Formats: sequence, C-alpha cells, structure tokens
Amino acid sequence: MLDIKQIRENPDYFKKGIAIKQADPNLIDRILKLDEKKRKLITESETLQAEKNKVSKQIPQLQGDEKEKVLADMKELSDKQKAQDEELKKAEEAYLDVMNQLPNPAHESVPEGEDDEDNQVARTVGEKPEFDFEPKEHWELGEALDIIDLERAAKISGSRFYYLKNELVILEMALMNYVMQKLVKKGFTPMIPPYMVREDAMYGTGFFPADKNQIYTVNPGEDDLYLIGTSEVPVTAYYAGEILEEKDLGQKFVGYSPCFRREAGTYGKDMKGILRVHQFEKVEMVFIAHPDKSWEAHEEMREIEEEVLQDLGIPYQVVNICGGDLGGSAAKKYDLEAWLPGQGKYREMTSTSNCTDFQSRRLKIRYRDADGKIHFVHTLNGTATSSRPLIAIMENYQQKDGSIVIPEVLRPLCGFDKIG
RNA sequence: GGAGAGGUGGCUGAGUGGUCGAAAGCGGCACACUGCUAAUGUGUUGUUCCAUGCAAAUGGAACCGGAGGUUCAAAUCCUCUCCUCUCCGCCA
Repeated sequence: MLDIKQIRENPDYFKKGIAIKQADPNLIDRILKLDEKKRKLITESETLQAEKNKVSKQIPQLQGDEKEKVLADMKELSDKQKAQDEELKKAEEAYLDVMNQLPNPAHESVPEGEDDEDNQVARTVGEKPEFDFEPKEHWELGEALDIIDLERAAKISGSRFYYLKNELVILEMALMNYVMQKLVKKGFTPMIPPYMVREDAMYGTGFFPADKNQIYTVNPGEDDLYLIGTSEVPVTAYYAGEILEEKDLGQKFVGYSPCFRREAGTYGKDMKGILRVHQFEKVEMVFIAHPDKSWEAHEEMREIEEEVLQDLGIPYQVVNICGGDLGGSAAKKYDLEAWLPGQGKYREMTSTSNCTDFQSRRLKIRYRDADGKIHFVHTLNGTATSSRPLIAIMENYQQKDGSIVIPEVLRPLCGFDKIG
C-alpha cells in the first residue's frame, strides 16, 4: 500500500519508481483520478450527514405536527444519502482495486531491468573449490549416500517433495540450530510463529493478491487458513494494528518455520533434487525499523547473510535484484547465490528485502515519535538460512569417493565430521 | 464436538435507543506546591478521514472486536462473523 498523499504531492517520483518495477506508470494517473472522485463523494456524503446530525439533535425536543414534518424530511434525506453512499462505495472499491496493484516503488540504487537476466552481480566472495574429478549434483550424492529419497516422496506426496534421511536430517537441524544460536547472540528475538495464518496477514505482507497462486489454502470455505510460504508473514504481522513507541523500533526477530509453496507455473524448472520444493525449513530474520534507519538495516541484514555463508565456507555472489524481478513489496532486494559445483552455477540461497512502509501500511504497524506524531514503521526481511544451503554444502564439500565433509562450524552440532 | 459467559479509550471498568468520544479509577503529560527523588492539588490526555490554511489551527465526518441490517437517530435492538474465557468430552 502506498501513501496517497505522497502520490498527490509527487506523482512523478512514483511513476518513475513503479516504472523501474515494470508496472504501468499510468496507474498513478488513474489512482489520482479515482482518489479525487472518492474525495468529492466523501465530502458530499459528510455534508449531508452533518445536516442530519444537526436536525437529529433537535428532534427529542419537538412535538406534534412539527415533529412529524421533520421526521418526514429526515426520511427523505436518509434515502438520498443511501443512494449517494452506493456510489461512494463503488468509487472506494475501484480506488482500492488500483491501489492494490501499485507496487512499492524501487529504490534509486535498484538496477533497471525486466527479469532475472538483468540482475546485477555486486561482488563475488570465496574461492570455488577445485576438484580432480567430475563433481556431482546434490541429488546424485544424496541418493548414493541414502540421505535423500525423492522417489518414495513422489510416491507418497508427488513431485517436489523429498525425504531427508540419516545424517542429512542431523545436518539440517545442526544448520538451523547453528544459525539460530548465532542470531540470538546478536540480539535477535527468536520465534516459532503460527504456520497457518488468516487472509489479513497474507494481504498485509503483500502476498495477496499478487502471489495468491503460490500459497496453499487449508480447508477453503471452512477454516480459510493459509500455509505460510515463509515465516516473514506471521513474524512481520506480529505487531499488526499496533502503535509502538519510538524506543521499540529497531527490534530484530528471527523466526523458524517450515515453508510451503505451491510452485505453480514452474513446471520443468529445477525438477531434480531439493532446490525447488513444496516444503522446506527456514530461519528468517525480520526487522522492525525506524524509517530513517531502514537502509542501513538492510545492509546489516545482507552482512549477516554473508557471514553465515562465510562461516559455512561456501563461495557466493551478492546480487542486486533488478526492478522487474523485485516483487510488489520490496523497494530493494539482495540475493545471495552460492556456487554449486555440481550444477556449475550460482544459485539463490538467501535473500533480503527492504519493504519500507509498504507492508506496515497494510498491516497498520505504526509508532509514535517524540512529538506524539504517528508514522509507519519500515519492515525488512531476510533469509538467515534455509534448507537450500544444504545443497551448497553437499556439492562444495563432496569428495572423490562420494562422501561429504561437514563444515567445521557444524561438526560439534552434528556429532560427525563426514557423511559416507 | 456439547453447554455457557464476554469483547467499550494505553490499562481496569460503567453505560440497554437521542444531551455518549463515551462515567470513574489507574497510567501518561503540563503546571503549582512541598527541604527531598515521592506525595498532594489543578488542568490535560485516542485514532482515522475530509475541507480551509505556509503553519499553528479551525470546521465537519467516522470509530465502543469486524461486516451488514432496523431506525429520523445505534456502544445500546437484529443478523452474520472473528476472537477470548469457563465447564464437559476428546487428544499430542
């Protein structure tokens, strides 16, 4: 949700900002027109209401014919207002419909571009491992070591599901635990949030209506809950509808949850292995930031993500996501892509977005400043780790004999230093 | 799953159709006073939207969980819905 007042004052800024996101800049003109119409109708309706309220106050004192006459007049006014309010309601719906289509304008440092082809590699960190053998892809390693079973998962649940087995289960838990501990030491508040949420939370974080087809619905028509695709949703929505004190800003949360994604429309893409799946685990960071500090907070979050990959000894590159690949909520996003020797490509492991006040407007998360004025907070989110880095570990730490060495930092938590 | 009770301002809690944005208390803020770090007194204290204004501000509308409805008029009546609590049942 954008601020209509700011759009009124500075339409060109918004046109430019959403154009970078590949959205139609004419939407700005349309919203301004709808806004004007809506305001005109509001004024008319409220003038009528004010008149009614005035007369209403006198009614208890009136009697007899005089009262009858006034009541009849009022009835007429009410009918007139009802007709007018119909129109107002329609205008409001049309307004909201366009408003919901407007994405958060991109930050000026976001590269222009249409899709992931145009993303910019900011820098590359770490040495790619050298092998004196042909490195395998993670599913080959996983099946051979009996730590991933895709066939039986397909039998039980369909494609894009998996069984993790044996040491890989322990390794995943160790990874999650390692990262969680690290963030708690950095002052994050750990959370295990609800894995199912209401529509409001999905709308508020910007997943609805834009990405509705990516979300699983639980018992439609009965429970109408939605399985979270990321704990960003329940953790960011934590303070929905609340007004915080300025001193409460700067809070850092780290949520742990499984994530559920339909992956509709991705048939044929990454069909093998566990890179793109319907269900995975994730440790997610969420910042509730002061508007003046969200950009430095965004860099901080990126640094933490880098630190995690560095701890694990995984070579990666930092990617500045271009406008067209940004999604509705984010004003800017970095992806961290790990080098996967088996695939011979960098692939997305983690990601961090500054959503500025786009989500907080929808969720109504505000704060009161020293002067008692109320403002919207900024929200940011970022992956601390997920199941994906397991793939990077497997492929980067594979040995000639098909075994996998465990990154040093995870050994104490695993209780073994090698798989196979 | 069955049976009840309830959702009111930052909090506690009154209020069953018009003078209720809403008593009272607590808290917060401001001022006053007191030789002490707190007590007392007085005042003040919500949010959203619209209009005018550079602004301070002024005027108007809305908000008593949410959405509809009845009515000239709704915190108060009706319907639906969400949430919380208690008891029973079931259960990791």
